[in-house]
Amino acid sequence: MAVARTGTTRDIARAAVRAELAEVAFELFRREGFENVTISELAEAAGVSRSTFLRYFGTKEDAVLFALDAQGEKVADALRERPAGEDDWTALRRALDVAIEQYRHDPVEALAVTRLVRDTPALCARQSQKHRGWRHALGRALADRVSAGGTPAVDALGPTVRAAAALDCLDIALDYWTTSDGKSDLEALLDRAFAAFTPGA
Amino acid sequence: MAVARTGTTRDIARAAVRAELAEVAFELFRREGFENVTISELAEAAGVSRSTFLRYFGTKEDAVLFALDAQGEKVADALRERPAGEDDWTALRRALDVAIEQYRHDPVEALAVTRLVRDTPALCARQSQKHRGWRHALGRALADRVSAGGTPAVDALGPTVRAAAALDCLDIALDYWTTSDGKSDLEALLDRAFAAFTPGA
DNA sequence: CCATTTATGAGACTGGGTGTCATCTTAGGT
DNA sequence: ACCTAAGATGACACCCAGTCTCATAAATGG
Repeated sequence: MAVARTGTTRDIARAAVRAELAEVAFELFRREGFENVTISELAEAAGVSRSTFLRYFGTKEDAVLFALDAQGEKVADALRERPAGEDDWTALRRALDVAIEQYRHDPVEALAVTRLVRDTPALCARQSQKHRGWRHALGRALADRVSAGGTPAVDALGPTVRAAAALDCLDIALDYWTTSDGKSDLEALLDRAFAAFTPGA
Repeated sequence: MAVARTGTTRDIARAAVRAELAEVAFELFRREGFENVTISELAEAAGVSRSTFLRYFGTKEDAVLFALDAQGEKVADALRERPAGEDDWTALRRALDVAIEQYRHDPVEALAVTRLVRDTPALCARQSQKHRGWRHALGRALADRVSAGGTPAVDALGPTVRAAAALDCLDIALDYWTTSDGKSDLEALLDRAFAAFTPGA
C-alpha cells in the first residue's frame, strides 16, 4: 500500500466521471453565470447527488479549474528538460509553450474558459492561488538546473522572481488575447510580454 | 450630492470604528487562527452586532486586508511622481519604497500580519486579488508616464508586465523576510529581487 | 424643536462546504 | 460461484459566511 500510482479501473472511472461533471458544470456556468448556479443544480444536471459532486470537486471553483493542476506539472516538467546551459528566461519561455499548446489546440473552448474565469472574481482568485503554487514549483525547477557556471544557487530568490514574472507574462498575454476575442496571436503576445525585460526599459 | 469627498464628522467616526474593529479582529485571528473565529465572535468581542461588523467589512478577509487598498493607491501615486526620464524598472523600485516604509515603521505588527496572511489560504487568495488590482493601476501609471523618447506607448502590455513583476518582487521579498522572522533586511531583499533581471540571467 | 437622514440591531434566508451514516456496488480471493 | 471487504453513492444534519429586510435609535440640519 501507498506504493505506486497504479491506474486501477476505479481510478479511470473516477477520472471519467470527473471529466463528465466538469463538462456539464462548465456548460451551465457559461449559460447562467458562475454565481447563478448552485451546486445542487450542477449535481442535478449531471444526474448525481450534491454529496457526490462535492466529493469530486471540493469546491465549485475546482469544477472549472481542476485541469490547471496537471497544466502546472507539465510546465514544470518541460522546464526541467530544457538544456542545462540555457538562461532562465528563455528556458521559461520555452517551457510555457506546453501551456500555450492547450490554447492553440482548442481556441474556442479555451477562450470560453478564460473568459469565464476572468469575469468571475471567485474563479480569478482561485486561479491566482494555483499560479502561486506554480511559482514555487517553477522556481525550484529553475534553481535545480545546473546554472551553467553562474551563481552556485545560494538560494532560490532570483529564480523564483523570474518564474513569477514568466507566469505573469502568460497571464497578461492571455488577458490581451481574451480581450481581442482570440483574434490576436497568443504566441506573439507572449513573446512581446517576455520582451518587456530584454530591451531593459 | 455626489460632489466632493468632504471628510464629514461621520466619515471620521466610521473610520475610527473601522480601525477598532480591525484591531480586535486581528488580535482574535492571531490567537485563535483565522478560520477558527466566526464573524459572530468577532462582533461580540468588539461589542457590536454581527450585522454591524459585516457592514464595516463585507468579508472576514477584509477585516485583515482593508488597509491594502490605501497602500496600493499610495504606491501608484508615488510612481506617478517619479521623474519622467526615469526607466520603468527603477521607477517601480522607488515607488515600492512607500510600501516598504509600512514594514520598517512597525516590523513586529507587519510581520504578524504577513504571517497570518501567508498561513491562511483565504487571506492569501484575497491578497492576490488586491495585487492583481494594483497591477493594472501601476501598469496604467507607467504607460501614462512620458516614456522619455522611447516607444510612444502603443499599448500597456510592456508596462503591465513590468508592474506585475515588480509586485512579485515585493511579494517574494516579503516571503523571504517573513521566513527569516524579519531578521533579514527587507530593503536588501527587494533589491536582490529586482536584480533578478538586470544581470540578464 | 421637528423632520430627515444614517447607524445599528435583530432576524430570516440562501448557499457553500463538512461530516456522518446507511446502502449499494464492485473487486478480489477462496 | 460465493463471500467479504473496500469503495462509491445518496440522504441527511450541521455550521458558517454573506445578503436582505425591517424596526428602532441617534445624530444632523433647518
